[in-house]
Amino acid sequence: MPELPEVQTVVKGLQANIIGKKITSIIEIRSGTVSQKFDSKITGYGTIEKITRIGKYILIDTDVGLHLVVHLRMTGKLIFKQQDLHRPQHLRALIEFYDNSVLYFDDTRTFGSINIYRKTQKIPSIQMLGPDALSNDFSSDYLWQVLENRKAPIKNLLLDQSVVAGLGNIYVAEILFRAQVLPQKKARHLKHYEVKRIVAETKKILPEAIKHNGTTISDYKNVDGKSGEFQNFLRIYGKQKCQCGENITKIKQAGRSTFYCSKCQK
DNA sequence: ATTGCTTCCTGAGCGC
DNA sequence: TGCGCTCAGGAAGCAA
Repeated sequence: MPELPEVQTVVKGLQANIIGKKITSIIEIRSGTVSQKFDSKITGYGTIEKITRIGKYILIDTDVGLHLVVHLRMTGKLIFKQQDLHRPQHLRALIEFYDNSVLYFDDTRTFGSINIYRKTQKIPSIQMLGPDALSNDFSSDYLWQVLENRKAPIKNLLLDQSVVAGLGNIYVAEILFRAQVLPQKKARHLKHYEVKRIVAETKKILPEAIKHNGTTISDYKNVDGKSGEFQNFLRIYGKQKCQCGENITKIKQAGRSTFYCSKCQK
């Protein structure tokens, strides 16, 4: 389940491997995976210039004014290979380069996508996003004013990409645990110091996870096909016992599993 | 405006 | 061995 740290790790890997490569073709293996979001006729995709991340979106810019916008959703993987040999089982699309190297888009559950836009176009899904969790715009002042009068549980709002971009189920669980806030607590009932802690813990945990190449629970892999290591540092998600000795409670919230410690989180 | 439910999909894990 | 069930979850779409 790629969230901000996993996407950032993929971006790093892409930067190391495909900058400067000329795209010869983009092949869709499973229909619906790739879509061209502009009218004009394609005359080549150009050469990759820049790769960035906004929230959980990967933006691959080319020198002919295109943006390839990739979202991995739950099981999407971008795997770079020097040659197009040994295609993965759930290959949904591939990008071929002039030097015969390839970028595979492998996605078991098929929710991921590659959308291609002109750089001048507005990208609706990205325009909707709130500040990136690692940007200075995601501050405790910002979050405090967003949460004001909101009745939804704090967890749901942290998962809402229009509130803050980049967080998913795993990191929200870890952030709320470290901030000592119960996930089901209504947003408007949070104290100012709790909001401050949430933001502070977010700014701590995400870079830690990036340092460890993200979290691999089941599917996530970086561009080399390697797993992350941050799963070894999780304290609450998927755990049964808290470090304080208390049993961890597991509930369903908004259709997602939520883990918390009723002793450590208030 | 906000909220919360359903949908998309496949593979793993489980009980029988 | 194999069947059927449940679960995992990001975000869009929709209903209240």
